[in-house]
Order: sequence, then structure tokens, then C-alpha cells
Amino acid sequence: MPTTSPTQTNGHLVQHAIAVDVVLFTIQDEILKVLLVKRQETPYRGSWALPGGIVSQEESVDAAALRELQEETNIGNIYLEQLYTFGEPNRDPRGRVITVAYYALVNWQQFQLKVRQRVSEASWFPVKRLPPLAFDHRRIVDYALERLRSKINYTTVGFQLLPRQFTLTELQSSYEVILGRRLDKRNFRRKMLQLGILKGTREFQANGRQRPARLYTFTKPKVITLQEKGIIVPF
Amino acid sequence: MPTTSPTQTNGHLVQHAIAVDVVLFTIQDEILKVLLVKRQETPYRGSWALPGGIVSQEESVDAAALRELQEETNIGNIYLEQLYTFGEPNRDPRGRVITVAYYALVNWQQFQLKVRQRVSEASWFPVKRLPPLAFDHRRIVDYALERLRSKINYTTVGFQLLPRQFTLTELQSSYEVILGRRLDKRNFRRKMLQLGILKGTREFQANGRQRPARLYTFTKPKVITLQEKGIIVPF
DNA sequence: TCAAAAGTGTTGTGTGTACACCCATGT
DNA sequence: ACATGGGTGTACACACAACACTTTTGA
Repeated sequence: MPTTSPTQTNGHLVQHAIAVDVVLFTIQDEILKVLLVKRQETPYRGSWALPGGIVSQEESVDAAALRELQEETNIGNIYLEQLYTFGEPNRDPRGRVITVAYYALVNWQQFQLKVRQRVSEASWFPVKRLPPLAFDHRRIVDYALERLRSKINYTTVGFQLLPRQFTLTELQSSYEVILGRRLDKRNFRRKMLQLGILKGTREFQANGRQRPARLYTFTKPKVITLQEKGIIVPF
Repeated sequence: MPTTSPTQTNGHLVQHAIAVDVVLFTIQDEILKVLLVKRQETPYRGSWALPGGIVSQEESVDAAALRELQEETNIGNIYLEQLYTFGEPNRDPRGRVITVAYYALVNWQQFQLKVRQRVSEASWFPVKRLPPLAFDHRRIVDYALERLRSKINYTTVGFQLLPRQFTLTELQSSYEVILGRRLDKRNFRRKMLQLGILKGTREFQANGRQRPARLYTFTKPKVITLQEKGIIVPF
């Protein structure tokens, strides 16, 4: 910390606690779920809350979010995007805490839950059936879901919820689960394939006693924004 | 301030200075401009910077942005939207300052510049010809412009740059200035009128020696998001 | 042979886009 | 009368949306 106070207003040093909170989404059994942790400390002791914590002195806010996320999961390289900053003075009964909210997407298969020592419990909840949440976390989840639903229409964030190889049916299912409505199979497939971002492999997935489905991979290294005629799901 | 420290990590109280910075846009003479102030204090003394300041103890972050904005202008009720939070540890050479950036839109006609005492100078600059800016403010302006260009496509934010009554040519011009490209007059007018958010008045604006243009008003009380087929300017 | 999901085309409708001329006014 | 910007309609291409049947496999 610098010896001279970095910022002043009316001669008073004004500083705030900054937190990050992460809305981590996954899809399990065709249900969109959010990771919550049970609080061990007051306030809201025993309530479910978003994983998160305080931004330390030397790290960037993004780095803090990434650190919190990796303390809850074992996976590196998770898609993480800043959502909004909530700065109402009374959102935390302990005093002023400004929180920078993020959302993140992880695919269930590669996810490994790592129980943290300072967190008694962590568990996935369907977004449609959340328990009462601490602070204003319910509002943050709602906002994250709105953002996710919006961005799935014109970017490839949705692919973050799938494993490296996936069938078109799985892909469509992930879109349906996020958007909360059914999509037409033929239209969806045609649109996806003509975007030129999928590559069909020579492998198939045998799911039971029906015809095996071709596996595809995503050809782009990361999440991209689709321009011009590249909107995935029309409004 | 509570007597117990609101937040702790590893036993250390961790607090940060929080600033707000506002990218205030207007359109003057068919040029998109941004309000900048000349810094009176170190660091970057004498450089141009975004209007902004420190969030005080009791106000919300949004309220701080609104306050800064109203210190620079005389207008209440300005459209203001949170943009992004920049939290790199070294973005301010004085020490750690996290900034929550906003953008705002004001129409030039009703704007009155109020010279602040603590700011020596404030001036409008075309976004295409900005001077060197303090801190990472150039990046913030770029981000704000990107957001504005994006949101003009599916919301009615663009109307905030116009007076209460305006001609369709003025409306089209504001879109062209923001998007940086010409639009087809007939297509633009048809699309705007069929959205059902404009009401033609019986007044006309005589602009010189040509046919007077009909004045329109915006029928919605505030900025709205257009859904379904309501995209203003197609991608 | 049956059940279950994979996979595949066509058609109608609506929207985006390109494009050129007359109108109303002031000088 | 002329210069200036205001105001209007049509035709084509393409994307979206709706819709049903055949294929492949395991049981």
C-alpha cells in the first residue's frame, strides 16, 4: 500500500472493501445449474451464496474472480466474463462492500468439485429452483442468466458447456436448456453447420439402442462473436 | 463505518479506492464527441481525462457516477449506463484505484457546460480525434463507443442524443454518426416508422430554403430494448 | 421386428437491400 | 427558375419457420 493515500475527497481517505462473486453455470442431466456454497460465517450463516471473496491488495479484480473460481473447481481455463458491479451501500449488513460479479461456464464432465476447507458445503442447484440466497445474490444470478441467454444468440459461449467432442443433439439440447424453449432440429443443424465453426469427426457416439450420433468438435480456439449473418438463434 | 472491519482475508484488512469515470457522448455538428476535463493534479497533470472522481463512503456507485455527471452538466435525467469495471492493480500510478466506468448520452441543444471550480477546463473532443488521455481512459472510451454502437442496434438509446422533437433526417444522421457509415434513407425511415415508437407532430422545421421537415417525438417514456423483429439497424 | 434417436429437404413468408424520382420551400 | 433537402415504392435475394419421413442401431 502506498504511504500517501491514493485518493481523497474533502480530506477524508475513502476506501472500500471489494468482493468478487461468480455465477458458475453448468448443464447436468439437461438442467442448467449454478454452483452455490453454504456460508460458514455471519451474516447469512448457513445460507447459500455465490462463491466469491475479497479482492486482495495486489491482484487484479479479474484475477481475484479467477482465483475464487479455481478454488472451487479443479479446472484451469474456464470461460469467465465480467457481469456487473453492484455498489449499493447497504447490500452487505457488515458495512460497505462493493462486489464485481462474474459469470462462468464449465462443462459438467470435466468438472471436479474440490471441497474447500473454509467452505463447509458446495452444491449445484437448478437455476429454476434456487434456495434463498444471501445478500443480493439472487439478483446477480438473474442478471447472469439474462446475459447468458442474450450472448448465446450471437456468440459461441454456449460451446463452453460441452465437452471437446459432442453430438449435434447435445449441442441443441444445451441451447434449449439455456433458452428455456424447444428449437427445431433441422433448422438448428443447418444453421450451426453453415456457420463453419464445427468440424465433423469420424467418430460416433453410441447412446443405447438407437442409431449412433456423429461427434463434432468446435474449430475455433476460443469464444467468438458472430457477425453479419452469423447469428445462431434468431431473435 | 462499522467498528468491526467489514472484510478480512488472512487477517488483513483489504480496502481499495473506488473511482467512477464517465464517458459522456454528444453529437454536435454531425460529429460524435466526448467530454474531457484537463487534470489539475498529479499524476497526468495537464492531461485530458474523463470526468470522474472517488466514490464516497455512503453513496452508491451509480449515485457517484450521476453526481459526477451533474457536476459537469446542468441537466438532470441524463441517460447513464454502467460499462465495465477496470481493476488492474497498476492502472493508477498513485496506488490501487479500481474504477467503475459508465457512459452517458446527452443532446447538445439542452446541454449547458458548467465550469467546475476544481476542474480548470472541460471541452468536447471528436471521438475520432482524441488527445492523449490520462490513465487507461483511452481504452475506456473505446469500450464505451463499442457498447454504444452495439446497443444502438437493438435499443432506443440513440434517441437520447436528440431533442424532444426531431426530424427523421436528424435521427438518421445520429445513427450514421454513431455507426460511422451511411444508411439508406428510405429503408431507415420505413424501419423506424414501423417500430411504432415515433409519433409525427403537426409541426415542421424550416431549415433554410428547402422543403420543411416534419417533426417527430419519441412515444416511449424511456430507453427500451426492442425484441423480436424490433431491431433498428440490422447487423 | 420394434423402439428410439439420428439424420435429411422443401416451401411459403417475411425482411433486408438496392435503387430514382417528385415535392415543397426560400432565394 | 433553381437549388436544396424532404419525402416516397418496388423488385429481388435471402433467411427464417414450419413441417414428416427414412436410417441406423441395440434389444
